[in-house]
Amino acid sequence: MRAAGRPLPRAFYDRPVTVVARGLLGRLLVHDASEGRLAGIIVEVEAYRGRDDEASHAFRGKTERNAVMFGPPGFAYVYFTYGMHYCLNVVTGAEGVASAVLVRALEPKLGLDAMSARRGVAQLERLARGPGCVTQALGLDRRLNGSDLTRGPLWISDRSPDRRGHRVAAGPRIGIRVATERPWRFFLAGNPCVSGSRRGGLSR
DNA sequence: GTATCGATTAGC
DNA sequence: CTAATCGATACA
Repeated sequence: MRAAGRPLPRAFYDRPVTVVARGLLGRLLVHDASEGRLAGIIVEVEAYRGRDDEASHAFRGKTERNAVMFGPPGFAYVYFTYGMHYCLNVVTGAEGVASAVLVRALEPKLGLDAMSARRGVAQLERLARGPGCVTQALGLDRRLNGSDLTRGPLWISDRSPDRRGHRVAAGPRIGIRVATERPWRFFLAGNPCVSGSRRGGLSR
């Protein structure tokens, strides 16, 4: 197996949220957990653009819950939702900007057996498809909120992104979407396209 | 204080 | 389509 690389530097995250979002696609997300290294390639992300984004937790200003979003870039914002799921965000932009990228899906790469055990699912394509599944597969919860992505145990590799047309078996769920734009703007293999395939849309 | 809903998921 | 399940938020 090739080396996993080193954590991306702070400067990577200190850029506009959609730029960081695109830069995250194809990168290896790593959690060095008690059972060993769990990791997967990021194949779907969603950008939340600061306090003007009405779909963002930051829209109504800083609270105890979303405080990490308002902090410096390169930290994990992990929140609990629907009484049972955690979601992982990567904070971007300067302190006070409150932008973040939600990690929506991974292509599992390392620690597959441990991920299957955590998920209670064996099928590879169901291990980390969906933001709640990503955190469950990697073993992330509120304890990782505020974690520094440049220092581990949760980090993203500086290795060249995997730009080979990776696919999650269910289809082309690879891309960025910006929550307040509909139809969502996706980038497949680096090429902009449009999709409206998922239900929902704006959060309110 | 109570009511509503959610950056979701699994199952029917 | 709905239940699960609880924290954040809206409102009286």
